[in-house]
Amino acid sequence: MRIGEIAALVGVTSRAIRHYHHIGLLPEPGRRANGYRAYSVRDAVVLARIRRLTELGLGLDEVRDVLADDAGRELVEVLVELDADLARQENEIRERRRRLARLLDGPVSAEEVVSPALAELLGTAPATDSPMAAKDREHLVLLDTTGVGSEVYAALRPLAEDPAVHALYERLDALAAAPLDDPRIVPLAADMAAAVPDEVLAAIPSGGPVMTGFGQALLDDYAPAQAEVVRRVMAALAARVAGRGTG
Amino acid sequence: MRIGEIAALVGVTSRAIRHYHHIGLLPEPGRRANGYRAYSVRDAVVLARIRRLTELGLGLDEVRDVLADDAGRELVEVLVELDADLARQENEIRERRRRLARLLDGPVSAEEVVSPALAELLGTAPATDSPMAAKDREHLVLLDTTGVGSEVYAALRPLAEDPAVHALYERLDALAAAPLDDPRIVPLAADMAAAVPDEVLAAIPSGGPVMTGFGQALLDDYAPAQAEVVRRVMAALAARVAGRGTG
DNA sequence: AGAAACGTTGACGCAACGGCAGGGTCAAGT
DNA sequence: ACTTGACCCTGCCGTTGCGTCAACGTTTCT
Repeated sequence: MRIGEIAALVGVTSRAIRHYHHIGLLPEPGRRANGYRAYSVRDAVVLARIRRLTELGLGLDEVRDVLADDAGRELVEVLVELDADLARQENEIRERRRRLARLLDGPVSAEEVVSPALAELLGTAPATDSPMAAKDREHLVLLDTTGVGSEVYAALRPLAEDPAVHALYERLDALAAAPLDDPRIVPLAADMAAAVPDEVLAAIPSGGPVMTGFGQALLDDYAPAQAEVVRRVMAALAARVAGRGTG
Repeated sequence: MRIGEIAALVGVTSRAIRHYHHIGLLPEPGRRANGYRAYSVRDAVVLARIRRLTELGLGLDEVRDVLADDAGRELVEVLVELDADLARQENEIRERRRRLARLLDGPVSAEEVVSPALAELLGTAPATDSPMAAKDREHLVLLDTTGVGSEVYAALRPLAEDPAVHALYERLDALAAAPLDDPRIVPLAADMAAAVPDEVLAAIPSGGPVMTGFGQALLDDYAPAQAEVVRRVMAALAARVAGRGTG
């Protein structure tokens, strides 16, 4: 048989067969005078074995191992391991499909591909055109992705609907073009720090090199006066944590 | 933030981030004086979006498409398509696990990774040390892989337990070193052809270039006298088919 | 001052082939 | 005799999503 014939017989492509030769999975058969590979029935039998094993999901090197030792011992091991692997994959896929179903269930936007808990929290917050509120929502989405956020949603729920919080956002918005010595900075920082519940404060990872860099980047993200407010808020919160730690 | 910081924050590797830069999925941020990349919170938000989408199973170019158009329209399309794809994969995996379970259920050997129908047929055949019978079993396994065999198993079942068939194998074995003019060749061919049931004859794919090459390889697989028997059997069967075709 | 732990670009490796380039070979038709 | 079409050959690049060096500069801690 030529390569195309054995390929059609067994149901694989000639290209795959040459690949098996290349990696030493299937020995190269003899050649005819014209250089064509000349396959025997035995080659077809081996190739069929390879095909059945790969169709089960075995990798080519696993197939090689199985074909190598004549006994069926190793085969059982490999198959059991393979089944465990397939079971894992199946669970992964199911999990993804569950999340997909939840996403497609409600309204979908690019930003709302988040955990259901955060999706609900963002849903309860009233629509606003405050740039600072929008920024905060982005930060929440960010925290959600890192897995940090999931514990603070409950504590944040009452804040989302609180008109007082809305007012804080508006006061922060108003500082967009303010100078660094604006008199509204200090009291706003105090009010904002006071609005942060203890539960949220406790859940925020306080230290570490990562948070250092993140904190700096966070400040860079705001206008100068607004950044000053954020800085003071963070300082006040840090003081609260320290005070409780020693008190 | 430096690359390691944003990576730890979002939960991906720095290498992955550089990869995203390389393929244009995530824009390169500005650099510090020392050449380090300087990331902002906005970068982290985008990166987190990328991570969530890839975790759902989207490819990187699909992620790029989704991030490209601001509306969530395309996202829904992609997600629906993705879900269909995942469903397909899930079914594939389930099918493979079903076959695996069937295999691991009974005794497993490297050759017995075959369809359950053939496995049963091979099981009913009595153990024999006839080389020709072993060869025939290999050929059956080969046919099973190609999908041709599944229709003839029922017709072959009675033959598997027939002592007369066993005698035929032994007569063929006896010709291993016989000359081409051995007087046992002609009557053996006649008896073997007579033993092939009509149902099997009808199910064998008669023509085509593939079977031509296979037939030649099949003959090469036997000793000269045995090949002569096989040749005569095939000729007799072909005559039977032709006779019925015209009669 | 030296080491550890970051950062930079660049390139190869992976699984299982598909596809193409740039040839040679063979049987059949014109 | 010539051409067409269907094969065959070797060899190399592309795929996906990064991991893993290599070889080097920077920052930081001790």
